[in-house]
Amino acid sequence: MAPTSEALTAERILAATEEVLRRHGPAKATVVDVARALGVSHGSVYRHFRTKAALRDAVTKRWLDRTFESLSGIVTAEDLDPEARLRAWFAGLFAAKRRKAGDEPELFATFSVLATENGGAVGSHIADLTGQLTRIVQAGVDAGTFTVSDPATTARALFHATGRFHDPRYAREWEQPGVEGELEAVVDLLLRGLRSRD
Amino acid sequence: MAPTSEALTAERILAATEEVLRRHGPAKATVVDVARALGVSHGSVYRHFRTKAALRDAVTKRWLDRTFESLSGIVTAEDLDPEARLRAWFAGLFAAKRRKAGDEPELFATFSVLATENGGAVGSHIADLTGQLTRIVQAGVDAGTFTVSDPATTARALFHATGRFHDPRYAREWEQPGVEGELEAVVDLLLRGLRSRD
DNA sequence: GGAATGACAGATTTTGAAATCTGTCAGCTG
DNA sequence: CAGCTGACAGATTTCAAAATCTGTCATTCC
Repeated sequence: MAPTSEALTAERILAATEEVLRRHGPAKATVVDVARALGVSHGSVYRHFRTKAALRDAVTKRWLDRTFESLSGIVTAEDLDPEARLRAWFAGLFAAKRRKAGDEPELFATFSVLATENGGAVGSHIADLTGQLTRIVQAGVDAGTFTVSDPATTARALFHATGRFHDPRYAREWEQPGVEGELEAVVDLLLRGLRSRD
Repeated sequence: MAPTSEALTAERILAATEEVLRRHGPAKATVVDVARALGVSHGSVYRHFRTKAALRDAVTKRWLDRTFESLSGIVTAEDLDPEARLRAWFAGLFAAKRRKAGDEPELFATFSVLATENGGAVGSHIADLTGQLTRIVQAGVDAGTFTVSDPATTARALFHATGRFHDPRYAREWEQPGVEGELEAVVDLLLRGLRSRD
C-alpha cells in the first residue's frame, strides 16, 4: 500500500482495517497487517485504539451503521400503517442481513464473532433495532390497531421470535429455498397476536 | 473396563459410547476409545456401526428419546385445554433442554454438533417435535379455540418463533436471569395469534 | 511538544513431524 | 461359519519449537 503522507486519523485506520478484514477475514487480520497497509508502525495504530478488540468493535459499528441505515426510514413512514411498517421492517431487516452475509462474507463473519462475544457495537445495534420496533409498536397502539400492555416488552418478544431471520448464527439457513415463506408465517402469526380484538 | 464376556450387542456399544462421550466429550471420543472400554478391537465396533458418524447419531437418538419422552404426554393431556397444553409443552421443552445442557454438558455438546451438521437423529427429533405441536394445534382448531388455516405450517412457525428457547445454539443464554420471562412473553404473543376472534 | 517509532515481554498462532484415528479386509479362532 | 482380530493406507490430530502478534513505553523525529 502506498504510505500516504496524510495525517493518520481514526477514520483512515478504520477504512484500512475494513479493507484488511475484507481481504483476510476476521481470524487472520492482525493489527500489524493494518499498520502495514497504512505504511506506519503498529504502535501508531495503538495511539488511536486502545486494543485490537476496540478496533474491531469500531469497524463493525461503522459497517452496521452503514448497512442498516435505511431501516430506520420505515419506522416513521407516514404512508404505511403500523402493521405494514412492521412487515416492511422485518422484510427489510432480513433482506439486508442475507445480502450482507452473501456479499461481504468476511465482514459478516467479523460481525458474527462480535455477536457471540457480546461486543459493544453489536449490543448497541440490537438496542437500536429493538428501539425501532418499540416505536412501531407504540405507533400501532396510539393508532388503536395494536393492543399490548408494554410496547418495549412486546418489541423484545418480536425480536426474539424472529431471531431465526436476523441472528447471524442462522446465516447458513438463509440460503435454503423456503425461508421467505417461513418468515412470513412467523410474522403473520405475530401480527395476529398484536392486533386489537374489539 | 472389565472385558465382559457377554455378546457384543449394538446396545452394549451404545451404552459404552455414551459413557465415553460423557467422560471425554464429543471432540475427544474415538471409536478406539469405545472399543477399549468394551475390551474388544475397534474392528468389532465397525461390524455394528458402519461409520463413526452413524454411531454418534445412534447414541444421540437414544439420548434424545430418553430425554424428551415426557413431552409427548402433554400432547394428549385430556385435563388441559389446547392453550394450556401449548404453554405446558413449551415450558417443558425449555426446562428439559436447559437441564440437560447443565447436567450433561458433554452429551448436550454432542447433540449440538449433530444439530449443526443436520444429523439424521436431530432431523427426526425436530420432525417429532413439530409433529407434536401440530397435533396440539389441530386439537385447538377442533375445539374451536384456535383459528388457523394450516396446522402444520402454524406448528413450524411456532417452532421457529421459539428457537431461542430450544435451539442449542442459544444454550449459553439460557442461564441468564430473565429468560423464563422472555419465553413467556413470546408464547403469550403467539397464543394471542392463535386464538379465534369470534 | 505532540506524533510516530521500534525494541521488548508475554501471549498466541503457525508449522511440520510424530502419533493417533478411521475404515477395510484377509485371515484367525472357537 | 459367524464373529472377532490386528495390520494397513490414508486422513486427522497432537505436540513442541519457531514465528508472529499484542500491548507498552523509552526514545526519536519533525
